[in-house]
Amino acid sequence: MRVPRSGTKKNGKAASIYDVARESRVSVFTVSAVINNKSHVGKKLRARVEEAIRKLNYRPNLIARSLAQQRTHTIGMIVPDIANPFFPMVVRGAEDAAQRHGYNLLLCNSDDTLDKEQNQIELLLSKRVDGILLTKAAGELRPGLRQMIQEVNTPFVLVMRTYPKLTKDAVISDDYQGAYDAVCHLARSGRRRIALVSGPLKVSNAMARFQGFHDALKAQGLRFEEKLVIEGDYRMESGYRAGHALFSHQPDGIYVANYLMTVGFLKAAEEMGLSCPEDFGLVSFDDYPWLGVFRPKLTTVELPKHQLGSAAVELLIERIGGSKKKAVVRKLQPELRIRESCGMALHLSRAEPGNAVSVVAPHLGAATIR
Amino acid sequence: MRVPRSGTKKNGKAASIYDVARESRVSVFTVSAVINNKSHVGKKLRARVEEAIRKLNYRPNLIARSLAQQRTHTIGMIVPDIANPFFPMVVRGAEDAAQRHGYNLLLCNSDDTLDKEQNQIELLLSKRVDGILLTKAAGELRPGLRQMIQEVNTPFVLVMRTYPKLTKDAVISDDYQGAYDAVCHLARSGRRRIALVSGPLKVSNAMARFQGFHDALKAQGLRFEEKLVIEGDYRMESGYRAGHALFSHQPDGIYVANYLMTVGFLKAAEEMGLSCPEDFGLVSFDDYPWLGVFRPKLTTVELPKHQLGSAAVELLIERIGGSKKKAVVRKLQPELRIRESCGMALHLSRAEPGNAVSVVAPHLGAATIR
DNA sequence: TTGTAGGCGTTATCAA
DNA sequence: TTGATAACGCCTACAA
Repeated sequence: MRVPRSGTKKNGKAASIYDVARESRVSVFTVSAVINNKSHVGKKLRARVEEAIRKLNYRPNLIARSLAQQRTHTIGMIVPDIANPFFPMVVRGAEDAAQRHGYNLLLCNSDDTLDKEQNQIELLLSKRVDGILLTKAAGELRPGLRQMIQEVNTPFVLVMRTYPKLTKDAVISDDYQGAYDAVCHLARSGRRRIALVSGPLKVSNAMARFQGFHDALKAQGLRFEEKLVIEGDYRMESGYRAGHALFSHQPDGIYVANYLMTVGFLKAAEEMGLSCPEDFGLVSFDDYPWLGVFRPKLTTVELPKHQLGSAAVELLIERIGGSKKKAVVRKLQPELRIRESCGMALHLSRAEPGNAVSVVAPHLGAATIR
Repeated sequence: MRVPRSGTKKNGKAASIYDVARESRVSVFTVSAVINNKSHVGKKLRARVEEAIRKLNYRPNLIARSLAQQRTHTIGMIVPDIANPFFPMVVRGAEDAAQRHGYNLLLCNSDDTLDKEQNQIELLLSKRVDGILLTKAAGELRPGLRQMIQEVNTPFVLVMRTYPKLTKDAVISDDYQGAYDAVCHLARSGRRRIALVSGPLKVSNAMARFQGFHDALKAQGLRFEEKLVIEGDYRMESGYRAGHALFSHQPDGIYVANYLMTVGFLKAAEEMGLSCPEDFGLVSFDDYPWLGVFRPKLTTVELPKHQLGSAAVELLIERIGGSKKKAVVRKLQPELRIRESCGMALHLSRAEPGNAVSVVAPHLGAATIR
């Protein structure tokens, strides 16, 4: 039998359920019942217990509860790098949803590195998180790990990038469509030699964007030129290098597959004395609130970042709850935001002098002009 | 006595230390010793145990370990909003340091709200995090909570904002100095009527920036005008409103206390047909990699965000380890990054026509020109 | 060096 | 409705 702690109530440590039980002269069961307002506890006892809880300033130890219940109410989230401005809003969306459901977020940065990713997955599993949100790094998971993940039966939901070998549950953006829209818009703005600064093609969304780029060219009757495609890694530096590599081939339009690479790209363009939209048109991915106030005013394809995170958590929590419904990949729709870097205004003013200021863009469907 | 789980090794659940013990025909003690490579275990036994661990794919349950050791190797971190571009790099710094020391980060967003903050603190304490990193929301902590925090003896380290009532351990930036430098630079650039778009003055760093602003005016022989100071809340919207409110008083220089408000401010300026640096000089806080490629090229005061996070974790971990050294507030130095929005180049070219392009800024100490 | 048994703070089962 | 007691999975005196 369990012997309650010795005489005094407080010995420096936080009060436990036993202290409360003793203080209110009931059993731990009753206390537990009160805490989780379970099976109707008699009014008088309940009052006594609540009194004792207040008096002792008792807070349940969630670690002990987790051990007993085999649930931690904690979600692990692995992103490549929270300092990449794309992810904070996704994480925020996830945290908001998690909070709503009584969950917390354990955040990890993988730097898109398999090693870190694996270590973090193992650690999160050891910490017994109830589920994991993963933006998979390029490359394969060690088979042993994959098997172990199946065994422990911890649900995963992929974010932004698919990786069917692990799970088919994923929340992503419609990258094909986004890239397609971006490139079509560049073409409509009069660009003929359109280049691509791509993400790492081993990553699912980079490949989807590449295909959207490719198909849009065809649809617009433009030629696909291998040398106008440069594979970066979604980081600034690679966009910078891409810029320097690309301009020798004289593209007149560029679609850059994310914001960080766009920044690097623009840096390179500036060094070469080229500016936008005069010398080239540009459409970027990910939108940010500040892009509307700085020049060049970037035309972008915005992805619903916050929703990406929250939807992923919602799906994950369904799985944690044991939902057996078949795997889904939720594909959220992007939104073209036309500003000035694509050169649409310039294009129109050339065709129709005197019309430079008012950007009129018909047949654009859901496109937003800001 | 504890009875090992029934016959079979695997009954759907993850292997426990008992399973390993049985498989390798030793006691749990030996297994535990092997796992934590403790007291010299005999070679043969050790080999048997390791073999069993591999075979059963055993991973220690860190929840159970936490309960037994009363340590979770988890740090709670509460920031106002991870989607505010200032914080991701701070969190990254914290996560890097935490990772190095074998800790994980539980991330919460308070929205600078006392309610959320209190709930999150309580939850983190219940989850028995080993320590908490807090960017305190404006306002007072409920006394009961404060008392409870003392009782459970969980160390706190404040980040970016001090709040001595809770603890004097803090890692902050030298905001007074940063603001002082910013305003002096504005003055050196020929601005005479300098305005301030401030953060919430209840927040320690907003107050420090205000004082730096105030003292710099005096040092530069400029007049302090109440109406040229507007108190915002560090969010975009408030910067926008400040812009609209401010220009009727015709300031020729503005120091905006953070990036988000700067964005809002510039939006307002644009709506009023004013631009920078022609119509007003501007110095902002927080620098970002992309500010060098967009126009206006902002002159900013950069804070060492990554270091802010990592230093905070280092200090926190010292406290977790029981360090009794007296409380410290580590004040990290900011760095003025001169670009174009301050109008320095413009100023010099006016004084000395033909000199517009080469920005020469002597007597600037550690200032960086990019 | 190795094993035994009790404790960490909950929940959950089964009687009373 | 309540109470006693066994899990949960690990660590750690104390013994052997």
